[in-house]
Amino acid sequence: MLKHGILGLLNYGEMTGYEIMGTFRDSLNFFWKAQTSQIYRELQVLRERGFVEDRLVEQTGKPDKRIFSITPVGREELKRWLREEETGFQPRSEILMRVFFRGETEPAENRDYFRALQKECREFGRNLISAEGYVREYAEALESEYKALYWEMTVDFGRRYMEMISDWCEECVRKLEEADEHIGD
Amino acid sequence: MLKHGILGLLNYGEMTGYEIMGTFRDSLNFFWKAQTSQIYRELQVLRERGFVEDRLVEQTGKPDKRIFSITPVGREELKRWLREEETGFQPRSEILMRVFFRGETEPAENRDYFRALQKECREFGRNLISAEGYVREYAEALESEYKALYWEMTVDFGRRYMEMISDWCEECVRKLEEADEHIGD
DNA sequence: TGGGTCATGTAACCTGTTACATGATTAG
DNA sequence: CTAATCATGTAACAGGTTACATGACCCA
Repeated sequence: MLKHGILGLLNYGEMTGYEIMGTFRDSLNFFWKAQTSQIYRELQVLRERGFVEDRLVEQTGKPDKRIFSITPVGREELKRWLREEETGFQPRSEILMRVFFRGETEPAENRDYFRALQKECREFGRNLISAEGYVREYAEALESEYKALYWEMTVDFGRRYMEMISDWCEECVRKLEEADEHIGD
Repeated sequence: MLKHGILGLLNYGEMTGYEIMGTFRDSLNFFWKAQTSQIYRELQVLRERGFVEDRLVEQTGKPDKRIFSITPVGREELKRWLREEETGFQPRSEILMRVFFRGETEPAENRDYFRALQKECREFGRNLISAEGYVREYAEALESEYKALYWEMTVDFGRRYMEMISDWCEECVRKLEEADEHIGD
């Protein structure tokens, strides 16, 4: 998957591994984290497969750099991937794995767990809302408003997702309190 | 992570690898898929670490089986994991990765993409609603209503999540149509 | 006679994580 | 003086996926 993320970014313009890392951090980070070590490794694989090309640029005062660009074959691969059947709409969830087995710990402790989670999600959601403004600005500065639209969609997803979890946490706390009242039924 | 899922199941009672696989399929499957190959491998690791024990049961007419049970150390580990700081509330998302780069394909195609995704999520959501009834039945048959509560919560999460994506898809289609009207602005 | 259930696993592979290593320049 | 930025990677490990292998019994 990271391979296609890298191809997607290189499709916007040529970049070094370091710049790819930075762009990942600034825009895709909330739904996909990329380590430099993995980026450099995947770039090698992409080059072997002919999806990207690179050239070395010597610099003074800074380390030399290797600038990568997407090839026509790489662009084909990117499109193929975009048209692949969607399978990832049921993501693996660590939260749910933990909640499922929460019968093992005390209701009071679990109530705290949900409250803490809710707090984190709300905070994160607020950060995303400010990110939405940032995306819009960025899009205007850039010429490509059409492409920024999709970035906006991902941020909107994040916002809705955090809101959903927050509501769900509330319902979970409610369920726990209800169960508490019926002890011994 | 799968290790703790297995520990969680064995905490309900002793099981073979095959039964663990079945239980996974019937209850955790929508947020975590487990291959048999991985289950058997993780069981070996858990045994090496002293978190589970096994005994061999010979059978006639069927293959012999190896029944696993959780040890006190394993139970401790399960609790430790449940109390770990929650980090997984921003899951990696394949959907968002694809949407982010969708500027590369045509708006009309992308509109179809969102509609198809919405349809899938709605269908899946309906299946989860019927699953909710199934969980409640199962819980009554089982003595442990308290533990079933957490199962119910995970199903409720799934239902809300599917609804959220469905709403989001609608908003995305709306955004695309709006952008279509402003071509050339 | 063909597919499903019970029941076990191995091997190779792919992807992501953690830890480490280097080294100059520049801004506070 | 110290921390951040630029810029590159390697090595080992952890976790998940795909493909393969075996074999009997039971039901339609």
